Amino acid sequence: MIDQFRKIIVSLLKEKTDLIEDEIDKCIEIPPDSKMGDYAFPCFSLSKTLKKPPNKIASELAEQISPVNPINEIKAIGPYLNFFLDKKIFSEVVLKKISNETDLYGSDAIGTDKTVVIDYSSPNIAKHLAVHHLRSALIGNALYNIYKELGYKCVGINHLGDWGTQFGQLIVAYRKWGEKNLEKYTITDLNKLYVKFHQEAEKDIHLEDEAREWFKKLENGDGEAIALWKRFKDISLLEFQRVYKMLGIQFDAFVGESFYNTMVDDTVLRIQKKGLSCISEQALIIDLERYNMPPCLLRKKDDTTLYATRDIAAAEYRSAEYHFDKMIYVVGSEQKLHFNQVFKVLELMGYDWANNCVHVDFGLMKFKEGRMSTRKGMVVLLEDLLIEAVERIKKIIEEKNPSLKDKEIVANDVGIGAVIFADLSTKRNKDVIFDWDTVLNFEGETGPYVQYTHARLCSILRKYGKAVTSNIDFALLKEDDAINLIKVLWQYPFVLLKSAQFYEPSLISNYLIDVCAKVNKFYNSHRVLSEDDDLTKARILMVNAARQIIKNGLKILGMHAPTEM
RNA sequence: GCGCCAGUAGCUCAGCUGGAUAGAGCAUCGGAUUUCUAAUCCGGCGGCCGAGGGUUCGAAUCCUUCCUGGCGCGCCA
Repeated sequence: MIDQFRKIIVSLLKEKTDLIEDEIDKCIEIPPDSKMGDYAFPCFSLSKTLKKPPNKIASELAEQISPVNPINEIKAIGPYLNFFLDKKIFSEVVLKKISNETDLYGSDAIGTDKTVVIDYSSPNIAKHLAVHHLRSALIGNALYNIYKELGYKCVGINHLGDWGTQFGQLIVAYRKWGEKNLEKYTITDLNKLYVKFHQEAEKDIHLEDEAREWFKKLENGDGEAIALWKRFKDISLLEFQRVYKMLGIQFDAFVGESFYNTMVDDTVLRIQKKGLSCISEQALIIDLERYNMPPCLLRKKDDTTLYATRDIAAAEYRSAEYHFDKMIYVVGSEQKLHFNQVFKVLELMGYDWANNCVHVDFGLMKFKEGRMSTRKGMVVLLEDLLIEAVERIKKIIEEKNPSLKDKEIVANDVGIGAVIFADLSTKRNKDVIFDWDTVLNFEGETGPYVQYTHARLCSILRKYGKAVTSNIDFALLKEDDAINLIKVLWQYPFVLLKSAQFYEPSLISNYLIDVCAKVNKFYNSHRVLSEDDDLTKARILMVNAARQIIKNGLKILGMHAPTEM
């Protein structure tokens, strides 16, 4: 989507300068204070070619360019040429567009006929989902929604960590110390075995070898190994699905690493035929020294495959299966090198689509005391956090709005939403310290704040009780508080585009805070419902537009927007 | 040692594809509710934007050196 107001300014400037449209468009900015105008064109860059001071250029341009509808004033302020929109026309364009497009406001067609594969969440099976698994799942889910909104066909893949030496470890632990009634096992039981293995392995170095042997059996299709592994996987999936359901996260495919087991031999063979690999210290590797990277390991000395091998095979498979235009891996930044290696190998294999693979990395979540570790039991289970969030919200509802109907549903929406919003509101590449009171803070720049604002707007509309009309006198929306709100509403589609461009959902959560701050400012100083019918109608239209944007934005983040709370 | 990421108010962060006086929230102090939900709003306090050097008309933003913290660097994922 293009900003039609911006476009008009570009065309006006194009007539009076020698610059091309793109250059002008890049320069145009939104002034820090709306008193200075709605759009501004800095004249510094022109001063070189024109050999005149920028202030002079600005004032000359201001004289030369006469304002045309919807611009009603062009004024030089220092070295800037500032454009003032006709507020009436601006409000009309914005509010009518939102009013017409409703749930589709913000959507775009740039992704039509393009496919994006998004690999997110991708936890290891046989371990609980813990809070540090949140980030990949939530960022991935949000990116899925963002790209879908922009017209892309999205394929969400949960690339389960269901293969690897760790399952050899688990099988060993189960056979040595496990209760034999596998039907009754939960993830907690598997987790205990996993922890036990690592405790014992510190005392007995042979255990690791034994585990590697069992993994080899697994890769070779040994009956007992496969049966155990399959059961471990079923137990895990059952519990994962429960938590995903709580979070409202879905996938198009649950395809784990094991799925590619039958393909890796072929993949490795082709790599070898291309002469990309060599043997080093008994392992099969691809030397990447030329590219300033450590080697990529394909096969261990016992011939079994590694994570990278399976990722390469998986990428090939996905390319053939989905013909993607872009493939996004939402995986922690500690795996940056791994993905750089994998992408480089794909490129060396001759795949031009290797350039369309992106590692969307994010910072580590840890405790004040240090790293989270399943092995050491240093985790907060995701499910526990979600339950606690909902419980705390229930208490607040009893305090503030005890007569609320559907308390359970609202508490769920708000509690889970608070956790989602908290996670998505900082830029993804920052490390985060997990702290109960931070995640479960419900005041200020939080999910509940956004949802609360939405609920209040809904409340006004309920009280109004009549149909919203866009047949209003737009001149009545004249207060700065109103105009500032409408201006920020106009930005939503561009924020969405930017969040896709940078793979950054936090742009949307921060934007929503901005919208809510402006809504609340208006709300606190102006009445919406009043004796003045025309004014009420006008403000209702604006309120409804703000409500719509908050709802659309929350949906992108994977949150519900309760109409009452 | 090498590589990647981060360092902005007491705390958590936004601003970083160079632009007008560095913005929020939390905390703290004070104020706003006979009227649309006070999970809100308004005001006060609070900053050598990690340090130095450079590029530029202009640097929190770009380059460079250094400091601090996190992560990664061959048989885990």
